[in-house]
Amino acid sequence: MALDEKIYDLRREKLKQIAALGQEPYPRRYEFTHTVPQVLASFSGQSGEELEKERVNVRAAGRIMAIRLMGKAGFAHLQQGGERLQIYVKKDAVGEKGFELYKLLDLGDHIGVSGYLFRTRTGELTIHVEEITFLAKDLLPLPEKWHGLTDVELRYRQRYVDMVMNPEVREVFLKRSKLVQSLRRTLDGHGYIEVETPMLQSIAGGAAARPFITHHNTLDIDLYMRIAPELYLKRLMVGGLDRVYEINRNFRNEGISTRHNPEFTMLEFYQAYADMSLVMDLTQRLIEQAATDVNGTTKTKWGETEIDWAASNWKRMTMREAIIHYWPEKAGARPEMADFATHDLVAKLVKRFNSGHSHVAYNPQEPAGKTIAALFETAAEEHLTQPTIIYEFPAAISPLSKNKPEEPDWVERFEIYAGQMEISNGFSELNDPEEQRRRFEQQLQERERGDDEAHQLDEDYVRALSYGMPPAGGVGVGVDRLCMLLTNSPTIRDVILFPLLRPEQNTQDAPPAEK
RNA sequence: GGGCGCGUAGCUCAAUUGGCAGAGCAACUGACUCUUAAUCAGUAGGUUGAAGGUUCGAUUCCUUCCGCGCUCACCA
Repeated sequence: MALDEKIYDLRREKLKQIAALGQEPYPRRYEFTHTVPQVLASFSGQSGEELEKERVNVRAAGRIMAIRLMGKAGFAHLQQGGERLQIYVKKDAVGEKGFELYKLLDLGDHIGVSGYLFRTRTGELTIHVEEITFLAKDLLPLPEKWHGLTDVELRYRQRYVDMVMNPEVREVFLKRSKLVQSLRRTLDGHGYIEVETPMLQSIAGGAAARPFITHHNTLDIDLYMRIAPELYLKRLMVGGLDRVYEINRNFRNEGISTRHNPEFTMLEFYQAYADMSLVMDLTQRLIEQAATDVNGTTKTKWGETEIDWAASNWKRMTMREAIIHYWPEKAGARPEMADFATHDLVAKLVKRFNSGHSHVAYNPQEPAGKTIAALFETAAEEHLTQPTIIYEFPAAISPLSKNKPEEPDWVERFEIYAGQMEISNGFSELNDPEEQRRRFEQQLQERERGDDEAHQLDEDYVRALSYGMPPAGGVGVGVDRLCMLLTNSPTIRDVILFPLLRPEQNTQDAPPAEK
């Protein structure tokens, strides 16, 4: 029998003994006067004398994270809300039965206590317990109290244990909640309404990615988990909801990395009668406000460096300017704007770029715009630590954006980069149904060339545009990545409560079945 | 998918050139009415990720597999 099974059985036995003392083994509720953080916040300023003079009675509950027994008295620490409060249990004060109960408690158990506050000889604020109420048993042993849980795999697989042992994990997810609140508040303040659109879609549109496929039994049809809500939100533009947003999950059937989880949270918002530059400004304010709401300042740590989200620190440049600006010295003289003009010139540019150390995969079959985008990512992305807006994207990789009037191969699209990551993407929405159909058809050609991430043709979307969509600007913001940046988390798994892992093979860690 | 690395008690980690698999915490028994990584005395806990190979002998060397991490590719 494995050790933890022995402990499990032993603790079940203790639970029976606890019940024999007249305690409910799984009671329903506990009335408390203070949470642990409230006790600490309210009475940390009071001296021992003050507490003695005017007795403060409290009832509080928490999980036992440390316990010390000394004959006929003992101390323990209760953890709740990420904070710990000491309790002092004396046989004289809790009585024979109360002390029997105390001796049956284990690390990890939940209890409620009532008593009065005092300060110990060393000055620690402590509850002098008069009554213990048993609340729930921890049947499996918690990790070691000093080193805690560090095994990365276990931390993700058993996030509940991770959160008990590592208070900073709790902090990250509290900040994540504040981040999402902030995004909602800003958009609500601008007159946006929040909507929910389908996650099960018969055509996975709105982005270039491989989808998850699922099946509906009654209709007997295959469906896709959505890769983006974009096309549905724009249908709402047609329908007359002039400002909409959605914060929810997207699913992309692609690699897992420190920046990619197969399901991730995206904010998308659309505003009628707006163009790229308007939503660009709004997005910048949205993010600056989120940084302030989450951390109380526009400055956040990012590894060894610091990111400043204040408006004055944002940079803006076009994609072509960024390639020129970050052109590596080893690749010779910087290109000029004219060098991006034709397929042949771009091919030459790649050749020069690859003559330096870097390497951009180049396929002469693909449109020049695609190559330019690859060039940008290789040359510039790693330099973009401070918030930077890159705008004017090639039309070839932007089937849903509106063209620049004077340069039809380029579109009014931008992306926001920070911490070497793309965190946002927006554009002037293409609302000409015939142009949209042509773009979809180009994507179909890409698909036939073997690009299985090329956009699918969505006939109903073209039909919706044919009813007339007002001019509009739209933006997507990667909430997980923004959360990484605002909490200094190097991997996306640290900001997703239950990141996708391969399912567990053995069941050794599972609790034994009921006997 | 490629490359590199890791996997030893519930947890955190040791183990000399290939030579008896160990410690701390957690657990159990006992002592202790102001401790706080409580202390003291004792006890128990292992198919060293799995399978195979080399060897008198494998945690250690080799092969394959499984899992995880880092990284590259992929990811508009």
